Amino acid sequence: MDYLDKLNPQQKEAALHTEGPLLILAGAGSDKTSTMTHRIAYLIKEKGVRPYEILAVTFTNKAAKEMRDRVEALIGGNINMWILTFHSACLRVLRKHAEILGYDRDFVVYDPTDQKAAVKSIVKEMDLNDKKYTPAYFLSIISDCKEKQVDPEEFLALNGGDPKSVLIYKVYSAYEALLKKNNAMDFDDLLLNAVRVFEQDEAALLEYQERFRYIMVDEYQDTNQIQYKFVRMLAERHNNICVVGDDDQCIYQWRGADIRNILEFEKDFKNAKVVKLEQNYRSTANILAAAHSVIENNRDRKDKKLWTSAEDGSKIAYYRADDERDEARYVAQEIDRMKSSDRKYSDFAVLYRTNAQSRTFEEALSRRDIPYRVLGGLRYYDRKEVKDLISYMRLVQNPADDIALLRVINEPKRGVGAKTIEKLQALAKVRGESLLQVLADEEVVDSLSAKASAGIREMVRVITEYAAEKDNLRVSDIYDGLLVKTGYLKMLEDNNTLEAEGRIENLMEFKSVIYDYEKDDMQLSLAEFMERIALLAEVDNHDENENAVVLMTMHSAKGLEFPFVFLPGMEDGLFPGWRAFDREDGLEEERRLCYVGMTRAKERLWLTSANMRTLYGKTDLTRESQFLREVDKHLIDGDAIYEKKRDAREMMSPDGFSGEKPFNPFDQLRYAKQQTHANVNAAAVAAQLAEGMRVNHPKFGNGTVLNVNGKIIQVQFDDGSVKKLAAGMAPLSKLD
DNA sequence: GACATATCTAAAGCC
DNA sequence: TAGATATGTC
Repeated sequence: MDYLDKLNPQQKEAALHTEGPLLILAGAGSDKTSTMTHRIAYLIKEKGVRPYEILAVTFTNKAAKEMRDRVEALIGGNINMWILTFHSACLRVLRKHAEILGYDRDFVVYDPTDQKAAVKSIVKEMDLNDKKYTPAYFLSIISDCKEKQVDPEEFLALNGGDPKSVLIYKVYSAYEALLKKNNAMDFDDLLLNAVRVFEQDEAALLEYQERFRYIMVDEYQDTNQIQYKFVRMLAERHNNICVVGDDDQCIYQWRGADIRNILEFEKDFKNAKVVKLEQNYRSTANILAAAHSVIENNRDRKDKKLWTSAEDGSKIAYYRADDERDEARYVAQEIDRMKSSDRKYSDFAVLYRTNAQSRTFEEALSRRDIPYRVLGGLRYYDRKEVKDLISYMRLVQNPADDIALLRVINEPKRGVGAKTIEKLQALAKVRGESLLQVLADEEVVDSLSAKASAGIREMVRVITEYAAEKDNLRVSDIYDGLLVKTGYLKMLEDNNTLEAEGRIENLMEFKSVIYDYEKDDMQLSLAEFMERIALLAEVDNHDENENAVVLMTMHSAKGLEFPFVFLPGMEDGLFPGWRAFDREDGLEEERRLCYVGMTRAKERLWLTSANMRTLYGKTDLTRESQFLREVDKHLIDGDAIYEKKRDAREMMSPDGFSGEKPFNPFDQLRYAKQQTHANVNAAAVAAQLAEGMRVNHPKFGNGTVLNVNGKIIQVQFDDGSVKKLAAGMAPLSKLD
C-alpha cells in the first residue's frame, strides 16, 4: 500500500473511504486527480474489485484520458474499465439498448451544426420568417427542456397555451420527429435517452446497477439535472457513489449545470461522508490569497479555505493600459521579459473573458515573434471542408441522414438549388422516404435539369456503392474514394485559390487523423470512427508539448495550470460582463470564473485592464473591474502605474459614466445595472420615456413617442413612419 | 442558380 | 468592427 503514502491525510482518507456515498470537496490545485486515481487503484488492488465493476465519469475526453493513463500507471497495464465522459458512457448504453426506444442500432450523433440545420429546415417548412425566432433561439429552449427531461407535450402544459409556447411546442416536436426519422440523436439526447432506457427497461437498468458497484463522478459541480439522474439511478443499488467537485469552480450554470447538485449532495445521499481537500499544491501563497480575497465575496459557498506550504512568491502584477492595444503590447513585452532559457513559451497563458479579445493579443505577439496558439473559436472538425467530407461519410453509414445529404447535395456544385431541394423534400415527405431514397428513383432524377440529374445520379451511385462495401473497406479507403469520386477534391483543385489550397491541406490533415485511428485499431469500422470524432472537443486538442503561448478563454482553462498567467480585460462590463446581471446569481458565477482564472497560475499572475476599449466598433472609457477592487490591495504590485492612471479615471463619474445620468435607454439600463447590481427590468427603462417626448434614433431620425407599453416603445418618426422599439435595445436618445 | 450587396448583431462552450 | 445571414440582381 506504499503507493498511498504520497497522499496527504485528507486525500488518503478519501481514497480509503470506499463504501457508501462520499463527497470530496476538492479546492483548486488540491490534486484531486491523484486522489481519485489512487482510490480506484486501492479498490482494485486491495479490495479485490474488478475494474469492470467501476464506473468513472468525467466531462471531457481529456480528463477521462488523463485519469485512465494515471490509473494504468498505478495498476500496471491496460485495464478494462469504464472511464468515460458522460456522453460516451450514455452512448455505450444506447448502442446496446436504443432499440427499445425505437431507434436503430447504428443511429448517428448530431452536433450543434446539424441541430441548427435541422431546426432551420423545420422553421422553413413551417413558413416562419419572423426574425425574432432564430434556430438558435429554439435550440436553446429545446436543450433546456431536454436537460430537465421535459418533452414537447409537457413543455406546452407547463407554459400554457399562449401563441409563443404553441410555436415552440410545434418546432420542438417537429425537431424530435425529424431526429427520429433520420435515426439521429443530438448531444442532449444521449443523456436523455440513456435515462429513458433505464426508466423503460428494468432489466437494462438492473444490468448496469449490478455491474457498477463503485461509481465516481468528476467535476460534480457542473452536472445538470439529467446527468444527476443518470448517476443517481445507477448508484441506487450499491450506493457506493463518490463525487468530486468544487462549488467555487461552478462556471457552467448558463449551460444547465445545477450547483445545487453539489451543495445538496449530503441531503440527496443519506449518510454521506464529506472530505475536504484544502491543501493547494499549485500556486504561491500570494496568488492563493488574492484568489481567496475575491471568491470570499460570494455567499452560498461550502465552507473551505485553501492553504499552501509554498512561499509567498511575487505579488500580483497590475497594469492599467491606455487601450486594448497597449494592454496586448504590455503582455507581449512581459512575456519577452520573463522568457529565459529555462522557460518555455508554453509556460505562459493569456486567459480572457471573451474570444473576441484574442485578436489584439495575436497581433502583439506576432509583432514580437512570440509563438502562440489560440484555442477555441472554430473546432477543427467544424471547418467546412471537413464537415462536408464527414457528411458524405455519414451518408455512407446512415443513408437516412437527410441533414447530411442536404449539406452536400450541391457541394461540389451539381446544379441543385433551393427550389429543387424544396421539391425533393416535399416528395420525400409525401412518400415517407429519405431524400436519398427519393434520389435513387430514376424517374425523379430524370425530371430534373440535365446538369442536376447527371450530378445527382453519380452522387447517389457513389454513396450507395460505398454503403454496400463499407464493412469490407478501411475507413481511409472510404475517405479517399469519397474525396475523389464525389468530385469534391477536383472542385477544390480547379478553384486554384490560396483558400482552396488551405482546404485541401486540411483534408489531407484529416486523412492523417484517420490513419492515426487506424494505427491504434486495425479493425476500425466506419461506424466506430464516426462515433469517436463526433464526441471530440476543442480542448482535447490542447497539446502541452507545443512550445507556444496559449491563448484561450478562462472557461476553457478550467482544469489546466500554467506557471505564468495573464488575465486581461479586468473591466466592469467586460469582466464581469453586462449580461451577468441578467441572471439572479450571474455575478457570483462571474466571480467564480475570476477565481478559476486566478488559480490557474502557479508562479506569477498579471491582471490588466484598459482605460479605453473598442468593442463592437464603439470606443468607450472603462471602469476597473469590481473583482480587481476586491483583490487585497497589499497583494498587488503595480501601485505606481495604478496611481499614474488614476487621474484619468477620476475625470469620470465614479460609476464609469461621464457626466449626468445617461438619457440613452441602453446606457440607462447599464447604469441601473451598475447601481443596483441586480436584475433590472427593461420596463423600468421604458418608464423613463413618456408619451409626447421628442426622441432621436440614429437611423430613423427624430420622432415623437406615441406610447410606452411595458418594454415596447412606440414612436412616430417625422417621416410619418411608426415603429415599435424595444427598451434597452433601441439606441433612442431624448431630445431637449 | 450563382454571385454581389445590404443588414444585423454581438458571452462563455463541455459532449 | 467584423462575421454571418438575408436580400437583390443578373
